[in-house]
Amino acid sequence: MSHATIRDVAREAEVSVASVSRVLNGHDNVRPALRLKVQEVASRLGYVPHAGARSLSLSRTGTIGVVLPDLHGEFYSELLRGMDREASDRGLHMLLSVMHDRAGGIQALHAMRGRVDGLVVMAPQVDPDRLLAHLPPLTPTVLVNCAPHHERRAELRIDNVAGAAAMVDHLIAVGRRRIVHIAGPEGNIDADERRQGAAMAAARAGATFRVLSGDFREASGIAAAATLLPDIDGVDAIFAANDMMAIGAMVTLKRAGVAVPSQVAIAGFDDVPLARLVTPALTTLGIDIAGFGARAVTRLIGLIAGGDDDATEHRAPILIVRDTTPIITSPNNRAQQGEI
Amino acid sequence: MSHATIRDVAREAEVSVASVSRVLNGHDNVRPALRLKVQEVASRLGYVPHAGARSLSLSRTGTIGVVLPDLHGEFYSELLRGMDREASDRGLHMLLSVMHDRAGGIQALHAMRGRVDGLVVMAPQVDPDRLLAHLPPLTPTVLVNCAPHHERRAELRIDNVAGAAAMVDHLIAVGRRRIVHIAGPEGNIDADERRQGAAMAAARAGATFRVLSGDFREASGIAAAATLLPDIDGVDAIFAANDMMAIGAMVTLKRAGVAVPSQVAIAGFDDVPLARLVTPALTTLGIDIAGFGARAVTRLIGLIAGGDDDATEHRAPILIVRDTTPIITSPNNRAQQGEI
DNA sequence: CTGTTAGCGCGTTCAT
DNA sequence: ATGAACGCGCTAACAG
Repeated sequence: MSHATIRDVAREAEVSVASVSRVLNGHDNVRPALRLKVQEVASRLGYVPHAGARSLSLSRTGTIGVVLPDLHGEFYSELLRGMDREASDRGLHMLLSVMHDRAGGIQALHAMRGRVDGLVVMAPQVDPDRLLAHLPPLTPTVLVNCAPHHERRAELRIDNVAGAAAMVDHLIAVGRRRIVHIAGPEGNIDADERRQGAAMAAARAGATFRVLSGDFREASGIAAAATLLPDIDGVDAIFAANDMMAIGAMVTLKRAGVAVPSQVAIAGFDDVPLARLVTPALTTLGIDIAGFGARAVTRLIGLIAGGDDDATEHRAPILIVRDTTPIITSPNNRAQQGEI
Repeated sequence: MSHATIRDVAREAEVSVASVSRVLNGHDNVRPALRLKVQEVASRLGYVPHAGARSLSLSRTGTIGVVLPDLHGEFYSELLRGMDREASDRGLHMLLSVMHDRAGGIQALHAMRGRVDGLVVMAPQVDPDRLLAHLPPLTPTVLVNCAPHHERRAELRIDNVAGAAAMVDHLIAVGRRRIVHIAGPEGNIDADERRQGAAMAAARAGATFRVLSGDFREASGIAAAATLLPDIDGVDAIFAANDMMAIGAMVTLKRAGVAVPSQVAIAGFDDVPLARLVTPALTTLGIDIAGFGARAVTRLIGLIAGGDDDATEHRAPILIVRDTTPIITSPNNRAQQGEI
């Protein structure tokens, strides 16, 4: 025996399918007796509407598609958690799709057709023009952390510039004046924006600002710190473009006998789980990842509802998550500040 | 202008919808010229079949439903990663649903009707009879880590009892005799089985065994360790029911100046990626989480295909993944062992 | 208030 | 090899 359909319910309750539909969708134009009868039969038969058929006739699926570049690590579980929270609060389901690097990843987008009411796409690794070309043309879509492009689209990004600037402002506020930035790989949008924000804040305050190159890996943080060691007295703060490089730098300095963070403060970016477990805990920048995911969904829901989304880029604020940097107030330092 | 349908393609190519359908589904009973024409028009119109309509007529959705109790932490991202790997290899999509604790969580199951071809349900926190009663009767389903029940069903479980016992045996083998277990939430089947396996092994060896309550979150590990601090000399090993609580305990003890793991060994359960990054690396129990998820999906696919699944419980073995616990051989400890 | 009926978009007989 | 017509299960517009 197959699943009960709306017809089975109608027959059993001796009414029309239309009435059953009305009852089940909570329309109020039904006689109470009929309503009761239908409800009784429906629950007795264990009737559950067929979502596929329903969506075909409503042309609404009650599902949003989420396209992610990967699922590795806590970032994605947090992101999904936030998205799910918002989606399920609004009675929406989530169809998850990972855009694997291998060829044809793009077609994951096509497969969403007829399955979802809207899309949240996070694809920092995909050529933006190619991505946009393959996006379902009529499906509301929110782009998350995608590379810059030329279309006007609803978009959500992390505010790297403001975050990095806030960190440098902070370092300066606690008395650091000779700042080294370990940058991420050239051409990476996040890395470039972070360097730019940091440089801007340093320039604004008239602090010494030097940039070393890195590649987001711990090893490059180690290498950069090694470069600094001979002249470490000329440095009182290192701000790396991500946590792993910061940790690499921290380990290297500590091993060389440099006092961290009193002599040289170290700050990172991302707030990876490891950041608070190293000693001293890493001062870093983080976003509320789950909140970020929830916000993407909220915006998508607005788009689906046809609200007046401004179809432009929103930037999620970044906050200083943890601060283990002591304030420098020694006469020596005051003198240095006076030099400026 | 709306999305192109099969009719648009048919009209434009001057053939019938049946022929378009045949071409697009790779049937071979079509004249090459017609095939070419249809393909040309389809791609020119950017035609993509409507998955909803397709599934209604095929009564196959090409989607599997994944119901999870939570998304917090790396365990779930790994599990999802494994499931996704297997599902996308088989051309299946994943509909993700979190069974929140709040009322109506059960109805997440109903909502899957007509959306999926099969279900992977992980629900360690739900009353099994209630769960089974609400499972879609005709939908192939693989139960993952659900509480014991009386139906014969395809099921996948982690062998918590044997794993926990193995860990306690190990701690005892390296000379620890006064063991504290930080348990997971009461009523959670995983938590209960782990506690039970640990208690059994401790009793068998005649070791001191004390249980503190926790809830699988890091904070509860911190709290439990704080409780122990005043009398930490009476403890030489802490075995937490999961890694996050173990890490919380580790951080707390280290911060209080307790030597970890020489004075107090700490062990966890799950082997989350973070476990090997803390210092010292966490001794823990693990399964190949992604592999576990993949296996659940593989089995579900077999069920959907109507293969001869044995509709019974499979248990994934658990291994001690990493061991940083030094062996205690001091006279002091020998004396203690001699006391028994 | 209630029933009848026409789609939603597609795959698939059954004819031809 | 091709086309016409039906049905998948449901909602909504239209009659009554």
